[in-house]
Amino acid sequence: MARRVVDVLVPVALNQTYSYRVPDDADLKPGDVVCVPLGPREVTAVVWAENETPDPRLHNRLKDIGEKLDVPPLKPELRSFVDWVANYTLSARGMVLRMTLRMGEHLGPERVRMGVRLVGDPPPRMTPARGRLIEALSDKLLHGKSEVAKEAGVSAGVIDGLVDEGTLAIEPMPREIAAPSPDPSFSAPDFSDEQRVAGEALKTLAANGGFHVALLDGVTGSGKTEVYFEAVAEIVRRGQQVMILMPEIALTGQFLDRFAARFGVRPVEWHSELTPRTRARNWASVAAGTARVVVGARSALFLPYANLGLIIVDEEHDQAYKQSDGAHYHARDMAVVRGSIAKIPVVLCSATPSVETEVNARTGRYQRVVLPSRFGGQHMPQILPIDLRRESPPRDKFISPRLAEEIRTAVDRKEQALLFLNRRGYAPLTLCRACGHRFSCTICDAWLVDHRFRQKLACHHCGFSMPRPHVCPHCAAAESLAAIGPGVERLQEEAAALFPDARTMVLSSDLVTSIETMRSELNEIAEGRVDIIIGTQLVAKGHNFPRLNLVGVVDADLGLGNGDPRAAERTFQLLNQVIGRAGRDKGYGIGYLQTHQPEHPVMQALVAANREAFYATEIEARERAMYPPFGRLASLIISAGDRPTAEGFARKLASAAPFDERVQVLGPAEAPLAVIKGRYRFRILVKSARNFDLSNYLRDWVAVGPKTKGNLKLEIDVDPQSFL
DNA sequence: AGCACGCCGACT
DNA sequence: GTCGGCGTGCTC
Repeated sequence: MARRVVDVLVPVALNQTYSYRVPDDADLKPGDVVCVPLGPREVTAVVWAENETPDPRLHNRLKDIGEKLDVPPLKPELRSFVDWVANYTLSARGMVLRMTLRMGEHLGPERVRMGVRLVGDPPPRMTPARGRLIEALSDKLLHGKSEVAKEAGVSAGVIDGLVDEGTLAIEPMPREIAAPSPDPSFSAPDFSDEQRVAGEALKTLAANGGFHVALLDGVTGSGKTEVYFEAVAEIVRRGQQVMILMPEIALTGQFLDRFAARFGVRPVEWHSELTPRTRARNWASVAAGTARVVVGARSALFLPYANLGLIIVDEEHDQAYKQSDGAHYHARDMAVVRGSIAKIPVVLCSATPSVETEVNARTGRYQRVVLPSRFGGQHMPQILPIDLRRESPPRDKFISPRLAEEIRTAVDRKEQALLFLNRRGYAPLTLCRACGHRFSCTICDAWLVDHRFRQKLACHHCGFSMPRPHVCPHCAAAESLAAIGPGVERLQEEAAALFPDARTMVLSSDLVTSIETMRSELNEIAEGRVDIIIGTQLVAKGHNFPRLNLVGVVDADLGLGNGDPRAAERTFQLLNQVIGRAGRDKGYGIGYLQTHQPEHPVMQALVAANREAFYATEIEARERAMYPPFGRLASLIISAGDRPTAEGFARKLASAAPFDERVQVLGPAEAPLAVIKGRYRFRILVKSARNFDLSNYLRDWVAVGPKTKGNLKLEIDVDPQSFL
């Protein structure tokens, strides 16, 4: 008798499912998580569909499904989402599935933890350590062994000693109780009228359910978080789950504390630095539905929620939502897709919405919920330009006299100042004054960045680094090397020289070793133990420094130079966000923009605090050029170990593009960063009309195009965010 | 994505 | 004579 066969999606780079035989006694249905043999190994995979008519050619090759894992089946909603994302981004379905399973790899029985309880009389021989331990256990309850040892400041040996004496007993700890549920009524928020109205609107949206997108549009400091907590509370009351997405770096302790202040407990976290154990536990509690609110970076999008009722995307405009290796997806857009598949509301939050979202709000596709002013009657920071053409800093310095003066005043007033420069390291370029030799990466088309703190010249594209030499390798001149241009480290040197009495701190992603150390550094600043903060865009995100009232943008033009269609938008958002750090508590924040082009629309809009002017200009420009959201874009990056191979393939591919009057194929052209990690790169840009199935077009194209072989790589990015 | 298979250079 | 480099191709 022919055995039952099902199609299984395996987490490898495959788009198709594989068929497996079902052992007679196995009760399997689509969505079940199973182990299957795949080639020489065993993988965790998911039953995707019944297969009534297995391919006869496979009959003698079909293998049996292994064990079924003891986790809830993936819901149809998540399976459709996986299919949808794979189809849209042109990535293998197996690789998208991997994103939902990767986290669960360490599933397994929980390690049984041991606990200690006070059960007998004190020992005849008392010591200070024994005393502290007995004191810590005096409640006669079961305590975790390692926790209580730490609490009492004793080693585990002291516990074992007292167990032998009969004073203490070791018992297995009962299974970890599920993460306590957030209490929607733990504390009532103290809202302004504006906040109350917005909160009610979001609460209604949550209560109504169904797919619906809202933009919570509020200036920095308007209390957006507490307002969307109202929608979270509503969903928690209904017994459903909430997913809150954040740019990874914004997942600060401060956010978790604010959540705890409102709901009594911290939410379940999901980000790259969880330990495998915590990761598995959190994955399981999301799948079981006991994790009621999950706060996570973009990968939280793929978790197997048991009963998802609401998605919130905080800082929706943030570029960090775009995943750029593996599957190229934009977490904000995919969040909207997931909401539409699950038929639940989605709330996007920003003070400076992406142009795409702003247009959707203007056309009424998204409901706009506005918080027009800062909480507590605080004013928005005033923004003033400093025209570097007239007020230039001293030679080889980057802080103009006026900005220096303002910093002096702030420091004298015991307030903090933030110098913002979106450039890591000491100097972006090093050259030899004698012969003009420039230090560039041997395998990338990029300068080596001087990192003085680490005593290295480093490439930001491939990770190559070398010690900073004392002699020019080209002309052998000694002590001839000059640092050109500023980085945050150099800025700190300048600030320290100008204000020798001030305490400075550099915050830059390359100096951050872990989320934990970053959280503690941010706390140090918040507690006022730093006077001048010098930071890259790391400081722009989601942290509140109560004593910060002055922000100086050292090079406001930095993001505008390259011919990127999103340059203006990004600069506007970033500078808005950075300057928004100022005056959150005192209400008299001020921001200075050092710029060579004060007449640029972005600078004008910032200085005039005229957000509307910025969007009007930008939306019009996008519409004229048929850029998103008025048209669609995809970028094809072709790379190979040598230039002719890459270029030859790119040309063949471009000429194989199927004709369609709704599509424009631009290029190939050498990519803006022509060589990275020794690979030569060419780019083809594809523009299409707005209502056009670009993914499908690209799939057809690639199918008829030349086959990739050797070390030639073709990367397809639908809706690219960066053009490098 | 893994992992094996397979075909050419420096070693016990 | 073998160990091992990583290019090519398959996994129900």
